[in-house]
Amino acid sequence: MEAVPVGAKCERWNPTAEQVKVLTNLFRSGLRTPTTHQIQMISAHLGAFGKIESKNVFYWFQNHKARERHNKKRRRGPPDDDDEDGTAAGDHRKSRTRCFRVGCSKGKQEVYWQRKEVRGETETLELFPLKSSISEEADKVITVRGELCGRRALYLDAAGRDHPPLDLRLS
Amino acid sequence: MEAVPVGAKCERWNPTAEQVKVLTNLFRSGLRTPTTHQIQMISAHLGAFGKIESKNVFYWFQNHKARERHNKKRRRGPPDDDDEDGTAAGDHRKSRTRCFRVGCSKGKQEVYWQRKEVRGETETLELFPLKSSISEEADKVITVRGELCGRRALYLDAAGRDHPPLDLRLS
DNA sequence: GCGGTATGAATGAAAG
DNA sequence: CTTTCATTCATACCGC
Repeated sequence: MEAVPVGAKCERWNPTAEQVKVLTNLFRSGLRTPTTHQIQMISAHLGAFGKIESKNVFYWFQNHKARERHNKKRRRGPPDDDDEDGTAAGDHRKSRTRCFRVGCSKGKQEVYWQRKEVRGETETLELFPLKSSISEEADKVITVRGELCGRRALYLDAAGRDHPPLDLRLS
Repeated sequence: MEAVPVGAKCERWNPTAEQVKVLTNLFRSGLRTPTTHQIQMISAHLGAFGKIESKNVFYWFQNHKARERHNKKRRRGPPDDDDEDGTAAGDHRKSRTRCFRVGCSKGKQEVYWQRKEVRGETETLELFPLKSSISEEADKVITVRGELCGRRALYLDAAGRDHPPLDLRLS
């Protein structure tokens, strides 16, 4: 079973199911940024389930909050629902670039990431000759230019055989 | 042989040769941490080769970068793992509103926080029924009330099986 | 069929 | 708080 303490190593804190449950419940109850005292109490309480330090609690809330914040992207539908890419269609006027969500069906994954382009500089570089060994695609030079260019719809159908040059702009 | 997506399972993303090639080229071109937009574009582009999600691209870069770095680290042959860092964590208990932090990244370090409760208001709410699936703990309602209450010592021994209700006061 | 190996995914820890 | 790093976990794939 899962009884195997996978994280046998004493290094990284490996929360037990109970600890996670408690933390989760606390979080769901609205606790976002516990105070020092709260952290200490929670930590002490959770200590009954296993080794734990206050900093673990602190980090847990930070991570959970951050990840949850971006997970609200889309509903956690079945894996069948291929792409979620909801950000693309809409007009984003947020100053920060953020996003993401998760998606498998197995139940526990929260992926989040966001990377904001910090530089206005734009460096254009040519990239990899995209050669498809399957369809024997002719060599194509793809220009990688970071930062949204949105000039053309880069979205291709899964069945699409033709792939327009990836246009990215390295920021 | 590999002409077909071996991993027919919808489980883990199984990148095709083309996808890997594109990603690799992008990486080799200097792309380390793609922005959200870049990820989306790449993902969309790679979608032409097969099912793929943005998070796959995200993870790919994360892993690739980490792996590359890890391999580089393998330079020294001798088991020179004696890293005695006498970092005396300076205990700066500033009366800041909040904080923590420590010293180095490698090795043990102390994390301090001091968060000030900014509101005098106290909202009491009941929290999660603490149920231990392992020890079959009876349902317990824990009252979460932020802000130090310190009425009782919540500190439990690691061996302690009994955990008093967490008493917190949400501020 | 079972091992090891490569790598996708998850998350704790920490830096910015 | 946001973003990245590092470590670990899980799984596909390959060889025996």
